[in-house]
Amino acid sequence: MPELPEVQTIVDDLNKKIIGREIVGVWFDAPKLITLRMPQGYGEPSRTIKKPKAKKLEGQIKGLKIISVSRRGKNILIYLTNNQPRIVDSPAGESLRGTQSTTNNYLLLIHQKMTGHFLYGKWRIARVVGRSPRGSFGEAGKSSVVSLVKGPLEEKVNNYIHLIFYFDNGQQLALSDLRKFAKVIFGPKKEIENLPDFKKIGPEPLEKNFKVGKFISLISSEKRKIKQVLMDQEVIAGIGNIYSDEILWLSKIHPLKPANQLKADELKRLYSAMKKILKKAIKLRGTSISDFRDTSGKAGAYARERFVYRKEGEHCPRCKGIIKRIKIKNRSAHYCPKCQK
DNA sequence: ATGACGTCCTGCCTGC
DNA sequence: TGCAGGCAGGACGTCA
Repeated sequence: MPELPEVQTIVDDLNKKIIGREIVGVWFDAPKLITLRMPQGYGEPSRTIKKPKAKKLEGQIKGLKIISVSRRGKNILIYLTNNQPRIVDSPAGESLRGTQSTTNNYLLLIHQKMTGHFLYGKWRIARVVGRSPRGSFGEAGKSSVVSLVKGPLEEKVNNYIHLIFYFDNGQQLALSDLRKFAKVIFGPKKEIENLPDFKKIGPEPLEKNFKVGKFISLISSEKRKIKQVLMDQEVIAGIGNIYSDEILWLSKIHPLKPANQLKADELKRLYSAMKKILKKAIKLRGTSISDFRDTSGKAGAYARERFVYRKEGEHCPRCKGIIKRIKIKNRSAHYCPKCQK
């Protein structure tokens, strides 16, 4: 499941691959994943369209150019524009280079949830009629099987591609998502940035100005279990199940400990462990326990260096205790009962 | 404010 | 062998 380091890996890849590209087409077979925010116009208020038709999305996004890709928590942000620098005649008759004053900036926000990931390459859409192994097709008993034409991907066929953006260079950006949990929202930049769910995301743990004092004030006011607090996106952005386990192990803190009972030295340890683990995981291009892949389809390397996550019954790499798995809010937590107090 | 649980989805694992 | 049932998991919604 992509957390901050995995999302950062994707974002870094995309910045190398898709900046300046123009979108020339869109395909998708899972409208449920997509929300379209239509801009205001001619006295009409902006409106939200859930499960849009492909043509509707394409009508809004076709012709836009990608200007930047960034990340907010676990969300991927792809900024687009249709602003073309153009020659404007000034009253004095001389030519000035400038852009139109109207807002033409758009934002494509993607949350990959658990099994979503972007792949850059080329695919062809093969429509087949029939039954899936579980007999469940989204629409009218038909399914779209997307198979790879060529590219650096390890998979020959990817049955889980549900959204493709076509670029002006013939390449494509595809969203593969086994469980169809991913969420994609497209609309005018300002409106997307002002969505309540987006605005309430907590501070970025790796921002330079996110100092230990700020971290302590956020954490120590919470009486929930520390594991839950670390995973709460409104408290701190980007930490999920894998890295909260890893961070707690490194700081020798028990996942069930109420956050407001942590002592000053524990909070400091937690803060530096958080930075250390996240930075290390980014360096290793994320964790591929289940099916995370970078945009070339390659697995991340953090998994083989991990300390406790999904290591129930194995020896603790620090004290040789036996790693235990417990449930917190229906999520599994892994920790060493011997050295995490 | 907090917790407990349901929802989405499907490959994989277990048990009969 | 084959099938049914349960599980995992992020974020959100609902209800207590």
